[in-house]
Amino acid sequence: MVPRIPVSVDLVVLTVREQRLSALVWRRDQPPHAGRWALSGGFIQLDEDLPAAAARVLAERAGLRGAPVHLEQLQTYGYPDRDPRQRVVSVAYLGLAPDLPAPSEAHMSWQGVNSLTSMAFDHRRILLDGVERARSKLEYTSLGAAFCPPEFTVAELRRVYEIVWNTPLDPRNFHRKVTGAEGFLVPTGRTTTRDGGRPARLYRRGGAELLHPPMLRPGRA
Amino acid sequence: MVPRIPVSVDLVVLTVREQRLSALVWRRDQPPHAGRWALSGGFIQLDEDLPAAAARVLAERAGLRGAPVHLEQLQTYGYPDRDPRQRVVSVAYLGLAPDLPAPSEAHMSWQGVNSLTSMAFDHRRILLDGVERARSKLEYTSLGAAFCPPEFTVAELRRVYEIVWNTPLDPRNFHRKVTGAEGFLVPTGRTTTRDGGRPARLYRRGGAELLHPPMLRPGRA
DNA sequence: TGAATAGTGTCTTTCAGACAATATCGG
DNA sequence: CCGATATTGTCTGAAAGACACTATTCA
Repeated sequence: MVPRIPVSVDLVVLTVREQRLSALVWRRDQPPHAGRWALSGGFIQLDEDLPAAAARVLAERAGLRGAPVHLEQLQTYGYPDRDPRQRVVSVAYLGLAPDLPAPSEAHMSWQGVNSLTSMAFDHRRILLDGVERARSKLEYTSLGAAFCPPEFTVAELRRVYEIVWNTPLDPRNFHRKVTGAEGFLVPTGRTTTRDGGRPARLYRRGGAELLHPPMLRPGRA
Repeated sequence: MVPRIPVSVDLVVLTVREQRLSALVWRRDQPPHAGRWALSGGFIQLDEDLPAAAARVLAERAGLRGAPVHLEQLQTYGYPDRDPRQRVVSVAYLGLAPDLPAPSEAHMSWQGVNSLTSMAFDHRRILLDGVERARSKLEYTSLGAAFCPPEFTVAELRRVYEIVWNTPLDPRNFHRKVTGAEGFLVPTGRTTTRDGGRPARLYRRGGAELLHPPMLRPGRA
């Protein structure tokens, strides 16, 4: 009577490393789509909440147990032939991670999103939807800091924006905007010279989730 | 091995009528939650795409066959005990409709969202998520016109914004903003006096999806 | 003519964009 | 001191907020 369908969770985990926006993927060695890159995913269990399933996949399949990854639901993909073996409905989650040590799962790797042109199933579409979500969230939330280590400089945060948006930003205007935004950055009182030059103040993420007014991407008039 | 789960589509269909933001609901007469308001929904069929299932539910269950309703995926709800009878994963869709004639399904009705305090299952949460999505989309897209008839005046569009946002807007500044936005409104050349006073120009929706720069809700500093 | 609503214009403030100038480190 | 990067400041233009004024209908 009521069709029952396997429901999976697929993760678009993004990070900024080596001057590239990169996604956590693995290379399939079995058909279908053997040899193509795939997002990590897994079927949800009968007694498992969706966010719990996403966290479990992140830990068990993606190899990022305990890592400070911001996870949010992205979108659900369900057209009937997206997996040729059987119908699967996939709830995609977007994860934003700082530049982490290599994942504990040996088959996982970080790949620049621009190089991921050939992916299994509809994972390319899901990945691009996740990238666009991340790009737009940087405009009106403080989630850019999710790509940074616990303590970071304004310049490091700016480089995150520049790489995710793929556009240069004026360092002085960016500094004014993020330090002026209520609750975005909390100064730690410490400084670092890891980027050379004059010591830069270190900040932690503030409590504010929203950036108001937003910082719009340049060149979209 | 792989758990199979019934997947449903639930619709948050919103409209602006009688000076209220209203949702399309029906009153349950069977347990569980007998007597409470519920969103219209239905299980997806094995060969059915998710948008197709949403359109089918809109036509068959909600009684809005052929109506000009903007449908977009909202979010997926899947915690295990959201339906006490069996586990169901629900993909919620948000629908934005103009003030339509009464739905053909007799048991459906429009209810102001503020009066829907007691709903079945987690439908109150889903409804509120849909309302918030609609509120924020009015900021940066031209979707406000989805609440209007095919031809409408600037004042009618403004009243949509005022009711959805529940805040008064300055008529002159609003007029400047929406008529100045590239591709938002297309003048038809005709006018109407249905609101009294000086004849107002009639517009149709333009092709632009995005409103740039966005029109932010007042009072969220 | 007057009430009602539509539409235009003006002033002010906020804020982004462009860019000069100063500050503070390592070497 | 010099090169590098951080931080502050200044000027300008775009656009929002507040509000005066004119335009065009119907009764």
